[in-house]
Amino acid sequence: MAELMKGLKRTHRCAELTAADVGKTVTVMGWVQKNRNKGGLVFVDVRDRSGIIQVVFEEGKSDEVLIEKAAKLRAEFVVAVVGKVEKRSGAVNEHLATGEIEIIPGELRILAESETPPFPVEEKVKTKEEVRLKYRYLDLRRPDMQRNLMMRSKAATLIRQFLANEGFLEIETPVLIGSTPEGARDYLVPSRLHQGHFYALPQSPQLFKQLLMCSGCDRYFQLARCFRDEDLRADRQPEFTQIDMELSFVDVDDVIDVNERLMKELFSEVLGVDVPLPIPRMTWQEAMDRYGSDKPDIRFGMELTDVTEVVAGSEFAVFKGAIENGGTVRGINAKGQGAMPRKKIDKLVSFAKDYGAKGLAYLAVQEDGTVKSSFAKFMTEEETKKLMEAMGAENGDLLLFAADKNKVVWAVLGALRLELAKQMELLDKDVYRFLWVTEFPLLEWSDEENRFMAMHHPFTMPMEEDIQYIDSDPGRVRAKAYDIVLNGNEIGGGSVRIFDPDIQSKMFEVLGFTPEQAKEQFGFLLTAFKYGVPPHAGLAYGLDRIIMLMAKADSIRDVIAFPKIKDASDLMTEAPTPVDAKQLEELGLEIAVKE
RNA sequence: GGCCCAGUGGCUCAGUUGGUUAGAGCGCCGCCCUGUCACGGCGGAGGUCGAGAGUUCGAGUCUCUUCUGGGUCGCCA
Repeated sequence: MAELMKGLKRTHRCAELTAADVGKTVTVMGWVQKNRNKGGLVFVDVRDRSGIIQVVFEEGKSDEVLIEKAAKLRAEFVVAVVGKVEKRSGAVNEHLATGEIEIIPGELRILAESETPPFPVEEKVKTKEEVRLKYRYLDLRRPDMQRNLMMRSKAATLIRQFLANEGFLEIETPVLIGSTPEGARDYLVPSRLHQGHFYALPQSPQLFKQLLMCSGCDRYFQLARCFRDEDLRADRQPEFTQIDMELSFVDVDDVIDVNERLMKELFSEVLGVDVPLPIPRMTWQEAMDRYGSDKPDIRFGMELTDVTEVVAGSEFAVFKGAIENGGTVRGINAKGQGAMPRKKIDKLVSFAKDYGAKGLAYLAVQEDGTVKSSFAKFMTEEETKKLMEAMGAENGDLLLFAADKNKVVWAVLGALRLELAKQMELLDKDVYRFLWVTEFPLLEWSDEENRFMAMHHPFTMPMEEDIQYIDSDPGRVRAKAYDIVLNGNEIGGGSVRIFDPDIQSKMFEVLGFTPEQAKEQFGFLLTAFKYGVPPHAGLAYGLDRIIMLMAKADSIRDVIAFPKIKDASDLMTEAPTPVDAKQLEELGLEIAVKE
């Protein structure tokens, strides 16, 4: 039934046609969006990635056989239409880019028929993601998904052009590499030729890009596929794409400079959004103190206030206990939320508990100035007044306090601040606020491992003025590490790398590596450093996250053509799948089935 | 591993305190229609209410288990 394309050549995409093409004979090819049969007069909308064009089959103007054929067209049939572009004789459709024109066909070929699709191929589809992902190729035909893919492609092209102009070389690094146990869980690939040995898929090209600096490449970049075998989130996929870069003979400011200009160019060209430079910078400490987060969303205020001093004398056991245990008391002021019903406040309390809080103290200032509070009864009037003053409380405000170790207080209030902003509709997706967060701690204590762990990775350079504390007070050492944050999302991060062998051995020592372990895992890098390593620094972006924000999508899956679902499987291909016994045998593997 | 949300024709949903034969819109099929573009008119088909067990005279509705998908905490150097 399907006809051949033979002898036809597409001249235009559907929506590339304009009134300027009136009178031309054109050939378009695409999918049938809609067939409106008036009886003897058939309107067919043909769609391709550019948009829609209307084709009109009319008695007298088109052959009768052609009209009969057109009447048989169903949604998602693939057709080729040869015809003449004309001004519409009927009403203009103002909702359509091609609304002034239509094609009067001389030839119609059905290149492929289609079964009725399981869900409509149209813009604002409400279909469950489960169904969309099973038929992803159909889902991707929808205009909003096409726009996302086109935006992603445009962004990738611009990034390549920009970095090439800045003297970066695009270099590919291997995907089959050795496993390194620090960091995220690796995806492993068994080796056939070395049974019992495994490759790992890269979590990032970190070591290779540093080696490329040793190779004299000077400036490297790559749109690199990375893999992490960790649980998924709305903004986390097991395989994702980094814009990965590394530069020689630079320090923090040089990396920031080129990347600020990259972001400015990208947002200007793709979205028409101006990113004012310089992008503001904030130290990690300031970010935590003001926002309770190392990736603050600075589109709105509601900053944290440290009221430890203010409540220090109070008899409220929760505050008192937290302070005695070396913690702090901090609060946020949700402006105008003082009338929040008790039920809703209770929900915030349980929300806070998810983040490790033992509770959440609140104080709601009513419009008449009276106070409803979970703890005011434990404080004197004077103390309450001082606390409200410190929080800048006005009538109608809701104050929320967490009292605990700093880490918990930050996590709770940081999350609460975002949750309230969501409820109060303070988050405007059209606004893009960038921020550099700098001077991260070099090390982070791990209770689980009972040792310090690298907050970034073991090759991150400490700040010169803090190196003196590396033995006496490792937690105090700040790193030459920086993250770039957009609207509360970490979209990239990087650091200046250690290139001094003494500092590197010191770092391994602090992390609890024996010299032998360090050599075993990173020997090739350490050896490379013996032969003339340039000072270098780098940064890597999560491309998918950037595109998600640019596309104003709620999930990273909406900007990845073929994403995985929550359990890391693929609903369409059903990967991962079992393999047959022969494959396992060749690899020297046996499956131990878990009960 | 924990917590939360959802699952009813192809799609999106409604379904009351448990009570006749489970409804709607879109889509689909047939017939009609010469300016539609959310086309219109008439007629029609299509449902193990995710699955299993339980309570009950009676379960889409209540209970438990389980499956599927989503969000999130942990995790993600």
